Amino acid sequence: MPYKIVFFGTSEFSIPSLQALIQDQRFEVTAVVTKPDMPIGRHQTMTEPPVKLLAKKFNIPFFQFQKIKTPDTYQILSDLQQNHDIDAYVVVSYGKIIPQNILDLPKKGVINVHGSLLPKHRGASCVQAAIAAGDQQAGVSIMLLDAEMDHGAILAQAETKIPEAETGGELHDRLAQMGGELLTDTLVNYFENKITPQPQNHALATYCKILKREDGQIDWNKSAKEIANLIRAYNPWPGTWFEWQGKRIKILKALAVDQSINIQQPSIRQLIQDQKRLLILCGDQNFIEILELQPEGKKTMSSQTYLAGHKI
RNA sequence: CGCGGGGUAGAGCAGAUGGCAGCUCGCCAGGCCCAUAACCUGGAGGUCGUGGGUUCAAGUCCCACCCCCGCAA
Repeated sequence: MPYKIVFFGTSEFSIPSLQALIQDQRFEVTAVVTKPDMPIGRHQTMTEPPVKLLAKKFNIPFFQFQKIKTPDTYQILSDLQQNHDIDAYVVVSYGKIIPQNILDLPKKGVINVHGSLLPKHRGASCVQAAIAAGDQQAGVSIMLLDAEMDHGAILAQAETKIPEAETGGELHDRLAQMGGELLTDTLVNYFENKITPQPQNHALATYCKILKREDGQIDWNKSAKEIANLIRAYNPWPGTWFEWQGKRIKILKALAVDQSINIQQPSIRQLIQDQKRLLILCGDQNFIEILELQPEGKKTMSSQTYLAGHKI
């Protein structure tokens, strides 16, 4: 008898985990819960979440609750529990807070895949937070869900080195994959009581908030190193940008320059051209060299290309 | 029809009031130098997004359409 799972997830990060569960004979994904379709993109076209598309592909019944903290929602999930005797919920990047009365439904509890080495980087933007903080290591944690955010006892973790130039998007994809790989065996071991959940050391916890576009605005008073990490972390979401002559310029790729550069009267937050390099002075008197950028209304381009058409 | 910017040489940009299509980079050929993302000389490369319209004359003015992008979500 396979373990019966209800999967809660929405974004791309959820996909490898859901896929791992579907393909593993030891599990049966009885149902999927995902967020409602959202109008997305420049033309506000209604778009189905990736998890919904995967559920449809494998003919798994799915629910898209508008609100989850309602009696109706509870009733539906409660009925599901009655009819199918669900073993556990698996929550991966669902995007909504699940109330306690629903968390209490499945027999063996609720398991969450989180993209950081808990207790570090609790919260919604854990992957970006790791790179922005200049961490050498990142990882995934599989944990029990409790009432507080990313607070539950840990069942398993996997670590990985963050390469020098890795972007948030790249790390995100790797961690999603790692999460899926670690999930299935961990679940089975947990169900068979081979794992003792380890409480987190809450004193060491750090938190990150959900990111919005505005969070990508560069504060040039920070150090070049911090800014370079932020640019790397926030690529591709939410992106980093600054105002230049009334327009936004996104920065997609940049380096903190460690050598000293001879420039007369450099001023902070101004674009500076040195030879064929595009530089900006940061708060710690070091420079950021912009390698790839995107002016508002334009496609992305290299700094050399930008300089070919813009006099500074 | 949520708001806005834009499509001109391989790339990035200029092209008031319509009047021979230009700049920077790249590319090709040659030169120079111990050497260079250096410099010098010469050269190729454009149906100006598409289709109509106005005009002696349209990249430029009018209309329609296609495509790209920023914001917002």
